[in-house]
Amino acid sequence: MEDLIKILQSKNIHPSHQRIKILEILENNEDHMNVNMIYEELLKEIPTISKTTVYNTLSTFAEKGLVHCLTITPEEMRYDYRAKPHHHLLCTQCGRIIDVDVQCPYADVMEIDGHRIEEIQGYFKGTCRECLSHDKAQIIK
Amino acid sequence: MEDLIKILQSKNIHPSHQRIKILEILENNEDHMNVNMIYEELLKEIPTISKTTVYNTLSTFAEKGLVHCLTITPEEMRYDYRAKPHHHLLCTQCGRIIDVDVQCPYADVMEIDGHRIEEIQGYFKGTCRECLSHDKAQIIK
DNA sequence: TATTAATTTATAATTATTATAACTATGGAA
DNA sequence: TTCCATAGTTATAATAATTATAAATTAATA
Repeated sequence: MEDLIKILQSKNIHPSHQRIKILEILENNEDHMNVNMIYEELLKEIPTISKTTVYNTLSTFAEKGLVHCLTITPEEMRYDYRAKPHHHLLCTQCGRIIDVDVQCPYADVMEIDGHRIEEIQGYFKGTCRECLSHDKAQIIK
Repeated sequence: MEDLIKILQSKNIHPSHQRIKILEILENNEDHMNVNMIYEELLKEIPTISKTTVYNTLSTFAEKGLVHCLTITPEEMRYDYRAKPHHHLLCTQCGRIIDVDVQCPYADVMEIDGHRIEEIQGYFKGTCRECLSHDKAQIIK
């Protein structure tokens, strides 16, 4: 709790009750939640929470660099709360978004072809390890 | 025209008038159009075209591998019509999506951490060359 | 305390996309 | 040719994520 407040303050975000709770959810839950997932979690603790607040807060968090916005699913924005930059795999079978810790040769590149690079996102699409092994089990059956 | 029909047929897509025209637009216009851009272009030639047809056609094209779907802009899907795989830069200043032909070390990787990889998309965000030089010109003024 | 600013909420508006069903064109089979 | 099945197109409505707006609440400050 104290930690969460400190994190917010270190990013110049005023630690309101709602913002603390949202940060807590990001810390405790699996990564890559969308607004609705966060909203549903929040309802358990703040039944009066408004979805607009979730949107506002996440956009503040993104501006201040506390979360990263992922557009890997076409439907809606996903939010990534993890310090170290990494890439992502979308499993087209189960829909999960999985961290992929491949080393990226452009991770520290500031410039390509004269363009200034501020962010890199690598999106892989395919079938995750778990789905593959289920598939194999199916075939054997 | 004949060529367009052959392209569609080679992908097992029945070459209807609308589909030929949509493919023509993809060939002649700058890459990375969204549905609306394609729809507006189409209206000039087929005033009765329906936006649903554009959606249907593009999703068919994507299924058959004739276009690639980009989610680099959070608002809407962009369609990439180009043979060679490549990555993209979104300029946060002018909004353009620019092809980035960096060589990707994972281009031919079929598997990472046990996951099967079928597609890779690299999204860079930053400021494009042109915007940077405009900025510089501004400062000098 | 009074006042101002920041934050949250409720609500409506916007917009991309999908679903549905009717309509049209096409290509055989009778 | 006529009938029928199918694919393709269109018009329309529905869905859902996001943003805009304004009112209400909370916190901060003089």
